[in-house]
Amino acid sequence: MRAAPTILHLDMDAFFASVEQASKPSLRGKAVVVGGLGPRGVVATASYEARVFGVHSAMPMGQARRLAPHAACLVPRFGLYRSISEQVMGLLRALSPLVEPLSLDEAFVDLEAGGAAWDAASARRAGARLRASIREATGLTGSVGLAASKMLAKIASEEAKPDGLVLIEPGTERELLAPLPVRTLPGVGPATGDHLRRAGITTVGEIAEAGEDELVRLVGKAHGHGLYAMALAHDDRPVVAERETKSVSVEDTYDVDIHDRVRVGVEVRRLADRCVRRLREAGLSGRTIVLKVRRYDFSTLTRSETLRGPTDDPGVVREAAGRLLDAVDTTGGVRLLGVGVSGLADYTQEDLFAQAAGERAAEPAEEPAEPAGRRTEEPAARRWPSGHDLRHARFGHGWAQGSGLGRVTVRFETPYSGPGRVRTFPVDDPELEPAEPLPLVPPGKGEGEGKGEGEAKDETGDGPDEPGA
DNA sequence: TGCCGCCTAAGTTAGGAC
DNA sequence: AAAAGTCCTAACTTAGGC
Repeated sequence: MRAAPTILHLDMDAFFASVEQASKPSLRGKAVVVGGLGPRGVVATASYEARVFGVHSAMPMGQARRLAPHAACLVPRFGLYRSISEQVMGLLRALSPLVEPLSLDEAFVDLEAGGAAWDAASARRAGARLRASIREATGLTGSVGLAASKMLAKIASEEAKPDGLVLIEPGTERELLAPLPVRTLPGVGPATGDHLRRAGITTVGEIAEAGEDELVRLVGKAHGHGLYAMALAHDDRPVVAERETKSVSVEDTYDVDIHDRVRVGVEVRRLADRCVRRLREAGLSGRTIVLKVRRYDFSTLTRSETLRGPTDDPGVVREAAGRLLDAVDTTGGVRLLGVGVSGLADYTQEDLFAQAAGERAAEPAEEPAEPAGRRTEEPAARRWPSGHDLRHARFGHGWAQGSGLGRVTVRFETPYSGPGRVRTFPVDDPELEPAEPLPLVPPGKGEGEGKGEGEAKDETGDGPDEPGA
């Protein structure tokens, strides 16, 4: 662990929900819940207004609706979140080449490596400038933690939330850590937390007191050594910019359990094709095929098979997944199916002979992945997904608030307007068309980026100035 | 032929994170 | 009561090479 607090952790505040609020003025200051809307959906992000009612991520959407009946529930728009995330990551890379994204809304930055900071004072200045530039470029707030290690920087940003900055002064790490619950430490989830509690350990300080041997005895070797080190604030993990993908997988939870064995087979093939598509897009191939099944009672199992060589062939993956499925009892129905590939290799790779031989043996008559011309009529919910942007020839830009019974309700507003008013149209109104999300901040401000063709101008009286970062 | 010890790969589950 | 989707690591077991 270095001496100076020059590792930065950024965590955007209630990211998905905040983006939706920035994008839809009528939702600002309101309870907003982003997540799956189906009967088995869960919450991805709740706005702070919704959290007041006890709504939090990973909660079943039904429960969230019960807790906050007035909340706006929206499906995630990952494309939009990704584009904003890229803007933010760009600002981080302006500070240092060593940026490690953890997700769309979180990242570590090694400020020292980029020369952006060398001590507490310069780190604090860099963090404050970063928060300002993020706000300027995106209109969103993010919280910053600064410390001498990843773990502490992350704890600091948690402390800083929402919309704050916390720097952990070197020398204060141990005392700061001691009173915190064990769940604060990375790697301590519900199971390990319970385990430790049964052993009478509830705080980080008690982990340190218990001693390394005791920890290893309680939670195993690797975990024990790791936790003990963390409790003592020993954390050497470097910020790593690029990490190699180790596996690619797709899975689906179905709205109702699937009982029909034939249908299960069809779904597994579909998933295999989707998985392979992603594999190929990434230029990868892999040796190990994994089938995942979650049954009606939520019991979950995986079965895997390793091929003689890496493949990215849809037929081969389908066959393997199908064989694995043959050995699984699905009596009673399944709620989730998944297909994954691991043991990855670069696409251009090795033992093509063994691979070809394996393919011939496994699947003599390979059928191509069916392009499927299944283009029937589109239901309203497909055409106007709730929360998505659209444009009306006369009324302009808005978003679908809901649809049903052949009508769609539209709220006309943009990120730069005030709260807009609502109108209802037939779903097949020729004056309606889908639209791209507008940038959250009028173009011409933050570093380039910004999709959609919003017109700049207009109120929002932020001064015109240079983003200095 | 049987057994031993060491190592690796494969297969599965559990737990964790966002 | 209801529980997504993706990815990662560790632990343990079994099987096989030498």
